[in-house]
Amino acid sequence: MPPSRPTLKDVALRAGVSITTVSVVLNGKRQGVRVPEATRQRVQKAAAELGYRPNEMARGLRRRSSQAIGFLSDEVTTTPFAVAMLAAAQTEAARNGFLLITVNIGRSPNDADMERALDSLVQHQVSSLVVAHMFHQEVEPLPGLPETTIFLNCRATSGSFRSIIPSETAAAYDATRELLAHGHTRIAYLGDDTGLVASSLRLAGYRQALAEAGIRPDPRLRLGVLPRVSGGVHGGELLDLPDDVRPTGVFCFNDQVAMGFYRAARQRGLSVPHDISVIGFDDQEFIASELDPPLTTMRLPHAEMGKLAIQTLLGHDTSSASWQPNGTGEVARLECPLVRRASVTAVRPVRLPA
Amino acid sequence: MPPSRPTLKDVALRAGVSITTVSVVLNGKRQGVRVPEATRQRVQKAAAELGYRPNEMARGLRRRSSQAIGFLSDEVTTTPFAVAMLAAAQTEAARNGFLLITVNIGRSPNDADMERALDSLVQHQVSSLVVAHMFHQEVEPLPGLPETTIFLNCRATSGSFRSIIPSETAAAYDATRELLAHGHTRIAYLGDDTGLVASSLRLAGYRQALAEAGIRPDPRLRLGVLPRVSGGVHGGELLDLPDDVRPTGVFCFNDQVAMGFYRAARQRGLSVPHDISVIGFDDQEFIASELDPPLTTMRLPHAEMGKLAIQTLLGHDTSSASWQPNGTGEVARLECPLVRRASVTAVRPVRLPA
DNA sequence: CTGAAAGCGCTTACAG
DNA sequence: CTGAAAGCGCTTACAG
Repeated sequence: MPPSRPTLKDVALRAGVSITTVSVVLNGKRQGVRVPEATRQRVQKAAAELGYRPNEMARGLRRRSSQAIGFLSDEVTTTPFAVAMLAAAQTEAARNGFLLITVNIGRSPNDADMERALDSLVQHQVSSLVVAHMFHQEVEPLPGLPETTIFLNCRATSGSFRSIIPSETAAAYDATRELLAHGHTRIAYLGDDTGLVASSLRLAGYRQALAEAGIRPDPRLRLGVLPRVSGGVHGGELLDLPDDVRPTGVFCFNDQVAMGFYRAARQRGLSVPHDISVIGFDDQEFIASELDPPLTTMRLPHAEMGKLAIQTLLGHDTSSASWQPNGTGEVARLECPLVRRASVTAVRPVRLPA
Repeated sequence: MPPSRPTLKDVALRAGVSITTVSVVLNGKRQGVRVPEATRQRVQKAAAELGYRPNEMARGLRRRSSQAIGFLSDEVTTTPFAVAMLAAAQTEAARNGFLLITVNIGRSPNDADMERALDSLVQHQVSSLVVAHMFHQEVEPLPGLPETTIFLNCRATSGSFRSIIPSETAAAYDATRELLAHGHTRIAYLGDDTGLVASSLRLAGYRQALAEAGIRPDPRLRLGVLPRVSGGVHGGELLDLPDDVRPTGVFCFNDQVAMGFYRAARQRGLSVPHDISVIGFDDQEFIASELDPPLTTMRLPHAEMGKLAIQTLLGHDTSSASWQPNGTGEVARLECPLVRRASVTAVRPVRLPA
């Protein structure tokens, strides 16, 4: 860094006032008492000429809190997936004069890891924290977390914290309705079988949509698979069902599963969407839009979530997020928009037996 | 944060010594002069009992530098691609007691953006900086950057900075050799046509390998396309070349292009690798390993690069990176390992005319 | 309206 | 071997 930056003292000297005045003017403080416009101008001019920037360490020391926000995450920064949360949070923080300090706590953080990460953040006097997770999950807040901590892409299971998560059930409902709207009635759910929170939440939405449409869910049309490409390939067995039960539309747990399912269809000589409509989840970059045909899917609102986290932390008006009670805390569920592409089409008339 | 954390004074009081002594003991300083073991023990015990953590703001103010490293990046945190650099840098920083402050400067940062980002970092007294870019590129360093700044995934075009980049030419050479080793002689390069630095560097490696094998590069076998899936699909026209010039192996600029090329081959009823061998570049997560067949590709050493950046900044021994001169600075080119999967196979005997 | 002074929690000459 | 004191650059009662 440039050897020595100008300080308040330098500005004061140049403007011919005390450092108190400089501080007051530059911070727009001292409410009620007016500093004469002339003085104000002089100070501002001097500061500008010197290129003065406050030393945040000194400021932080004095105020006992820094203009920094701690962003504690599991592998969110490692796996190229939910990074949009991080990016959006960083951008929103910057817009408000805050810096983001990111701390990665590994894939399956134990309490000690968390503790250590928290420690270093506390040492830096971060004013507040966001705890982010890669995959939507439920977490038991670590003791000692400040009440203002925001849980991002995870729901705190105790305490009076605010959590921000995707609106999974509503999204699954919408996805299923999209298939319904195209005339499909035999709709499969290619879910996750690893116990992810999102899985059961989405299942509920799927069922609700079916129920409202007066369709009895067929258990043969529900498969739990690994939430990866291989799982989707495996899910291809849905296609081997007898004609009268075989689904005409499949709602996949995520885009990777959908990618695998495409392959399974292709291997059977079937075409998406003509023989089978497919809808995914995540709108994962480099995948959903690049599949052939491009995949209709539910977009996970990662960016919006990251932004909301910072706005909430900073005390902005976030009432539009319609917070709902979550124990003694609150939770905001953000909408996952339907991204229509080319993998869903109107159901084909049933083939008559030959 | 917990209302008030213990300070040096609290520890001193409890240990019955001065704060000077506490500071000295806890920092392991005062070289030469020995603090008696008994005193040392007492201090350490008191600190532990109180759960003392130094206030980094105070420390930073005093020392005129904080235990934080600024990570300035373009969209590295936005696009889920080179995040491994960020993650590895963060982890390595943490291992050394440093925090990473990430600042995103947008897709095409102008000088003002950079200036502003830099400013906020300077205000926080970051001890040093890494300037990271999403795609390997050449950058003109902003004036006023500390000499210790590390350029990550980009090469500084002036100044005495250290830059860390992938070894593009060597990797392309290796990729081409892999095809050569499988008996291919008609090897195409499906390059990028948007002027990326990596493109010309890789072209050089491709040419060198061919030259060493005594093969005259056929200009019809070199195509420049968009470095995306669509570009790869477009590259399928290589497959329409007459039998005697049509390539039997294709080196693709990146995995996305390879993904598109797979599709082009499939559309023509051709199979990878039986009819055409394909090698990619990047080893992009969710793509390379998930393609059918899984793609042989060159892995971009993002994690190693991020780690090296921090180690270099911290003055660790990085001589194994074999730095080379770069103007008045230095550059480390990191090896891109070949990841063998299933898209390259021995060339088929030439089909005889019917 | 404005400034002198205290103090945030440290580190580091310096003196004893 | 150990401690008193100065000072890093600010903010904020408080006094004038």
